[in-house]
Amino acid sequence: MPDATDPAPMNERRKFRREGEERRRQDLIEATLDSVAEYGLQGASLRTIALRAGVTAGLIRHYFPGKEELLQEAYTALVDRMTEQAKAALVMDDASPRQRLAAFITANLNAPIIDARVFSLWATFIGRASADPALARAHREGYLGFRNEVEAVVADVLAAEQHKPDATQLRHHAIAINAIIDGLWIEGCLAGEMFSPGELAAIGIKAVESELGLAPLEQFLEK
Amino acid sequence: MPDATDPAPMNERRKFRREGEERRRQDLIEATLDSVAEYGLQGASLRTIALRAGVTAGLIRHYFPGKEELLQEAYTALVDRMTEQAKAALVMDDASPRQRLAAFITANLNAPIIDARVFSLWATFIGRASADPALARAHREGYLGFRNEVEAVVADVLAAEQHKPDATQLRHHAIAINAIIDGLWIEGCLAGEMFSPGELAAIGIKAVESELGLAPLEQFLEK
DNA sequence: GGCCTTGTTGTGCAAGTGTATAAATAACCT
DNA sequence: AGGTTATTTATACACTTGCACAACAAGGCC
Repeated sequence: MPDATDPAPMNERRKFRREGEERRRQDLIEATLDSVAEYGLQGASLRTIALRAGVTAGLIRHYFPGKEELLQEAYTALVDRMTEQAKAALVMDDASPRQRLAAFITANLNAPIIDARVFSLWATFIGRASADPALARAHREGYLGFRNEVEAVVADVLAAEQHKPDATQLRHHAIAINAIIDGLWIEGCLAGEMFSPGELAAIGIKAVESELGLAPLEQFLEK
Repeated sequence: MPDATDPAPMNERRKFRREGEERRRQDLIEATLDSVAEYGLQGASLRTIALRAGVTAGLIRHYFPGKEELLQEAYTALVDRMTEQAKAALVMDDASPRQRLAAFITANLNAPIIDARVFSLWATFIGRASADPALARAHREGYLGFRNEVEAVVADVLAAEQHKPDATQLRHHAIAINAIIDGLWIEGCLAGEMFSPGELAAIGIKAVESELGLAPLEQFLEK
């Protein structure tokens, strides 16, 4: 027979805590990215997202005008995080340009940037970019920032090597190097188990140095 | 008052023609790819697809067990078409290995392989590959076929140049070249208007030749 | 403590989803 | 031509979706 002080009343309203606006928005965005990575844009419903964030679906409308805006903010957050991590590898003040370039490549071709979840998100969102101007703009901004960073490092490296490329050559180098990093990134994310640790970075560094016409450094020569 | 031979009766059943099974399946797959490219996996409903194919939604179930199978067959068809087009550029019997490699790169970095719609489809589907084994397998097969082609051409080129790379070096060259092509392909699809015609192919050929340590051919030297 | 604001829940709803199935009809066979 | 088959349409159904809104309660303020 039921206890007089039933500890599990059936029709009790759910308890909750009021979190700050910043925290709730971040949690919801993170839950959105998780849901999209796991179920795709089709399976990421407001109820799924809310469940993952530990709230009920109605709350989302309190912080975002609609689902579309939530997805846009989530994608922007993803792009920001990716480019931020990538560029973080460039802040090595006491290193030679060439070392900085190598570190940049290495950082981009290892965890956490080589990551199946991030790739899945990137592909899912960018697949909609051609039909969604807002997504297209978010991508374009992140991409151009990335390529400008590449171009700046490449210019440093070539300057240190006494090369004097004109603007077109420099641009072409940046485009090619960007392609090498992107292409290897995709291969690593999609088939990470096919490569031994550090292998992708080694391939990338060699390919980039060939592109720039640099002789291999001693420390990377095979012994 | 209504005409006795009313030319527009309201509740008339829709006229239709019986097409062959092969034709109907192909039409439905094409309509699926169109819908996914335009509206994404979320917006590509059976009714949308059927409308585009010129049939009613119920018919889809007559040719496919369910929506999932239709999407899988559509993706397989897409991958097949992409790899087929790419490899078609390799059948030049009377050309030198190096010319064949250059033609391969050129073909992959121009229309119709550089195409926003194809890219959108590729990204949309591959974004689900990590969560859908069937999609992952379709991708893996197409990708490995592509990379094997690359590796074979690279081996031909290096043999003609009297180089003797070991298996690891050959594999690394193939991975790097594959990355260059993929990366430039993405850049071209996403921002085609940023490149002049033939520019991507020129960048790609130069990058690949640098990767392989080949001296530029006269015909490609700047005048 | 009691009140007030507003973050949060819960319910409701119209629209759309994939699937199942009955009814109709185009095309083939003899 | 008439009968048969199976392609195609049309309708029904249970379910999910995004969104709207009313009720509630957590936490700050006096």
